[in-house]
Amino acid sequence: MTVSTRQNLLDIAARHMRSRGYAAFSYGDLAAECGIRKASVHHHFPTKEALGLAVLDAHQEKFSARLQAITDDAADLRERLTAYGALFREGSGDGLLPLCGALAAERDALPQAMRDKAAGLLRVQLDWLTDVLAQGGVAHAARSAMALLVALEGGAIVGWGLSGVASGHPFDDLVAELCASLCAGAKGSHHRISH
Amino acid sequence: MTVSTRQNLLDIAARHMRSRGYAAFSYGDLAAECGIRKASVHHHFPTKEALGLAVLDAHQEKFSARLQAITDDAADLRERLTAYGALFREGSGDGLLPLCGALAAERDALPQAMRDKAAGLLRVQLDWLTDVLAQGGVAHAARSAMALLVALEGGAIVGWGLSGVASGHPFDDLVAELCASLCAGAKGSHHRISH
DNA sequence: GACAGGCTACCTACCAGTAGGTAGACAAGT
DNA sequence: ACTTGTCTACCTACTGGTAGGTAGCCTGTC
Repeated sequence: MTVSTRQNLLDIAARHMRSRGYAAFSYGDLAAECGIRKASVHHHFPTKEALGLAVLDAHQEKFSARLQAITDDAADLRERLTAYGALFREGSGDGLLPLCGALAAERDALPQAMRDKAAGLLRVQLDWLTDVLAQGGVAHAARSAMALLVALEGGAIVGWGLSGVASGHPFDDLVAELCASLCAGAKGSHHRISH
Repeated sequence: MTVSTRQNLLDIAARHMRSRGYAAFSYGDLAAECGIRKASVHHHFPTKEALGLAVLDAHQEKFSARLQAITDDAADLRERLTAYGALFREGSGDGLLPLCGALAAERDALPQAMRDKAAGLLRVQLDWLTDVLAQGGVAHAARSAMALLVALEGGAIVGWGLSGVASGHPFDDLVAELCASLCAGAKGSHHRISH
């Protein structure tokens, strides 16, 4: 009905991966939450690795589309960075970690194919950010892109680790500040940042 | 002999938690690596939660001592921040994630007591950093401390996720830069940061 | 319109392996 | 004698995965 069982499973699995980690959920959990039997989950995703890869693929696809939309809709650097930040932390409101960050934390326990795909996802974001910054006239675009991504991922992790149900993200200011400073510096070779 | 079995188990468990995650290693793994039987691991740590808490306690103790040593030995702000950065990423050379960051990623799958202790550990670091920055004359010490911690945790995660066996940490520069900018700003109300 | 064939989505029942955990014996050190 | 550290041997619950089957829905063909 509403949505396909397959899509439902993908959503549930993604949620688990972003709050408990890949190793900490089972086909049994998925089946129970979805209201079907374990074997039926295997019907849709023969192995857990296949499921993990499918989650990453779906995420990749959705994320790329969103990035493209930002590039298309937002003409100005500040606007693009703001939209990116919003997109990035979109799930955090639901208490979810960014998928790549969550997976990175258990990298050595992941199947190789998943490691590679997750790394690829990070690279895509980094490349997109670098392009946006470079087009916006920011010097050292690659380095600044890394700074931004690191702040977002790190902020999500630290905020997530600190807060049981804590207030908003104590690092939102930081990211906003970093964006502002990047925009401010877009036309010169250096710029200010207030503290 | 050499070191106590208990300490050996703690070290092995910490290594697993920082590379695979808490959910992804078992008493069987520990026993095999330590050269004893599973039941003997239970003799030292009756439950997995007790083991996890002991790892966190040991980490806490060691870390606090190191922080105290930095406060004692390094008089100057820049020196202290440099020492902190070095301490923080000390294990990264061995391909390990910071303990708190790694645990944060699977927070919802952890026993409540471990969640709390991990959050406490983060808080300790944040408070220490805030003190150091405030004493160093940095304005908005709390916010800057958060920026630093976020950069370090995020950098570790992103670097870890990106690199199979990649080069050094692509974010080391960023952290050094952030430290430098904080030091530079220590006497004024604002400062420059180069890009 | 009936009917076969194939397909999707699900089921029950099972597998071998492993999870965390327990009970009780033994040997060595004090 | 008591404690400490380890052992063998076991438990129950659950893991990812498989075998084999069923009910319903298309599609084509007569």
